[in-house]
Amino acid sequence: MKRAKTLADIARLAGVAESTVSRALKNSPLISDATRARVHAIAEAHNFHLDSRARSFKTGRSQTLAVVINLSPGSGQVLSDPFLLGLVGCLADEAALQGYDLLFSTQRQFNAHQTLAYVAGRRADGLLIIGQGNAPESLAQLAGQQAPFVVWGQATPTNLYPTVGTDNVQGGYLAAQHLLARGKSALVFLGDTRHPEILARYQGFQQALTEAARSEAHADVQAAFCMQSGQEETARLLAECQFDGLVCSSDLIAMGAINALQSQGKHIPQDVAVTGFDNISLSQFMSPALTTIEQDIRQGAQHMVQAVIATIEGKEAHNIELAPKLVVRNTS
Amino acid sequence: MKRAKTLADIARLAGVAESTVSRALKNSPLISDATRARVHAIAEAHNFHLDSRARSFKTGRSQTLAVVINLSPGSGQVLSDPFLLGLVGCLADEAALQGYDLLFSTQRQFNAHQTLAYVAGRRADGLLIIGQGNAPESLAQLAGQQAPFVVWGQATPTNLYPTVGTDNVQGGYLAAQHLLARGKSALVFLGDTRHPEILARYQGFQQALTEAARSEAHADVQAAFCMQSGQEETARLLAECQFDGLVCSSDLIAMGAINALQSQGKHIPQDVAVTGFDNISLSQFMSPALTTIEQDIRQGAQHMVQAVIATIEGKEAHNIELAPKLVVRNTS
DNA sequence: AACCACAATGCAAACGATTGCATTGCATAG
DNA sequence: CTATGCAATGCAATCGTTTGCATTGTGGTT
Repeated sequence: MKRAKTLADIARLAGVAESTVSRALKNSPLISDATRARVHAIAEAHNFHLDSRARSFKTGRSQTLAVVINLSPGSGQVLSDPFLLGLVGCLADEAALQGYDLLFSTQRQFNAHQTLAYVAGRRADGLLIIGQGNAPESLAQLAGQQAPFVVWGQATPTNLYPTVGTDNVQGGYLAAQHLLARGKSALVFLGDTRHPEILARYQGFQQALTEAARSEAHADVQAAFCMQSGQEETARLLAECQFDGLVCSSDLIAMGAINALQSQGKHIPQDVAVTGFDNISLSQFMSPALTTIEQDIRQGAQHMVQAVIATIEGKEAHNIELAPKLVVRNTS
Repeated sequence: MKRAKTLADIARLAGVAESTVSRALKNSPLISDATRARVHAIAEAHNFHLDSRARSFKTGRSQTLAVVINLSPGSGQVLSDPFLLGLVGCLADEAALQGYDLLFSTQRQFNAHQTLAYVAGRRADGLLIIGQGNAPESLAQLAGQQAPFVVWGQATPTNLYPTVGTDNVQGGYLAAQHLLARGKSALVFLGDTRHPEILARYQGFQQALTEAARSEAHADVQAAFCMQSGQEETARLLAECQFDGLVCSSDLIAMGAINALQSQGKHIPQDVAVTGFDNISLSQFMSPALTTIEQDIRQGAQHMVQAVIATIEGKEAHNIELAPKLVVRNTS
């Protein structure tokens, strides 16, 4: 295995100094067109690539962002959650667009120290944190350091860090309002309100019911993020009470709920109407196709990446709330 | 913003040389226990982290693997495919276990030059390539370089690179055999056989039918990787021919097919039995729960990571075929 | 008492690219 | 013909860590 080429090799081949090669390769205006072209040709011919480690070592920037998933342990939400993965995909796209690579961290449990090490060890210039987990102090701890980071989640006045997320209150409101407009009156919200984002959705839900003077007809149910729990909780609900509308806190929960409803012989949406939240790609292909509240993850990812880059560059980043969108399909 | 600490700072604080700090931090046996403990304490107290760029610059290793997704353009397979994303998740886990970080590349279209740049630019020590795409020459081109890489896909005698994948022939065989054993006789294979993995599954399917002397009762259908195409192709099939068993080349296709069957009033599995392939997490929660051929992605990811590390270390890596497993649920 | 082995630590040269500051060459102005 | 300015290029220090080799100190052996 022949040793990889260096700037010095190219410089020798081109008969110029290393600095000239360096400048030529980055198209510095200091270098004449003729030299620049010659250097480029030689580099190309020898399949030369700058050593990104040496470069980032010298420049102080790694041009890399680390993604870390901060799930609530016990929430049932797992890395294979289609919504999360979709978001990661969009983050990767946007990071690439901005000239950054994406480092993918997998921590079974969010660990502020380990996360900080990415930045402190200069492996990444900034952090994209997905989710607020259930240990607020670890994010607060991170905010105390000089690590640039942005969180996907629910904005609150007390957050010490910038967040990007959907206006969940509005999303919950839209879902409930939609079912009420469809003539449903006994609505149940299905979701785990210990989670800040879900809590906000529930608040929107409540608000819609209150405005319609139907405050009596709702109940919230502790269900986590996975399909299975949606299924189980719905089965339990069916045994316990009457309802004709189900506002689910995520599409996966809605899918579980629909399974449970169908296996009890309920017709959707005639007997019970259902809404989801997220608009994951599957939801349009299920049968019946799921009515849901779309979160614009592409736009969210763009804001996250741009916000963290701004923070890296020492600018101030502010919270962003994306507008949710009602997507009406066949479950309502 | 105070300047980050360096080895030299810690050395000064501890009253020793930089080299001693370096060795103490990596627990070299050259350093006495007393010194080692003192250095560790001071580093801890000052929240010191080695600069990973300088380190990797000096050692020549970046301790990073790049994942690149090599989809066939036009296959309908997208990055949000739950199977692919699940595999990426497992790769991340295993890489972390082996002390490697994972760089997440997003190329709309696989690009050998750009992919090679990860290794040539020393950003990553090796490549984990998911899928063989439909341009075999680009992988062959990569094999010509000195880049260590492993591919998830179908092993073939002509491959110039190590692959890890499921024994797809066996998988297709298991699915067909299972439906035959259930008393189904008119089987259709639903999948795009231009794709090497799918072709192998189809060959297994054919083999099972031949053994059962039912060679006349099958047809293969061009369908790509997404749910929608499974749905459309099945609708077309229903109009064109009679069948009572459907062997689908992936779980997503099976989900689409089931939607189409149900919307035509077919009962599953009485009228038509269906099998999937992959065993994505959703398949156990759909209704009816999907009978499928499981690909052991966790084990596959372990093999991929270990194989690429072996290649990086100059050892020889060989192809690996994982045993598929029939998971019987309610669609058969 | 001289010697040796060995453990613990220090010294200094790399690794490869970047960049501020010289330096060169050449055209144009005085 | 010399001075001046500018464009193009070269020189060399620098980033923070690792590591082979040199050095010091200590105790044991003859």
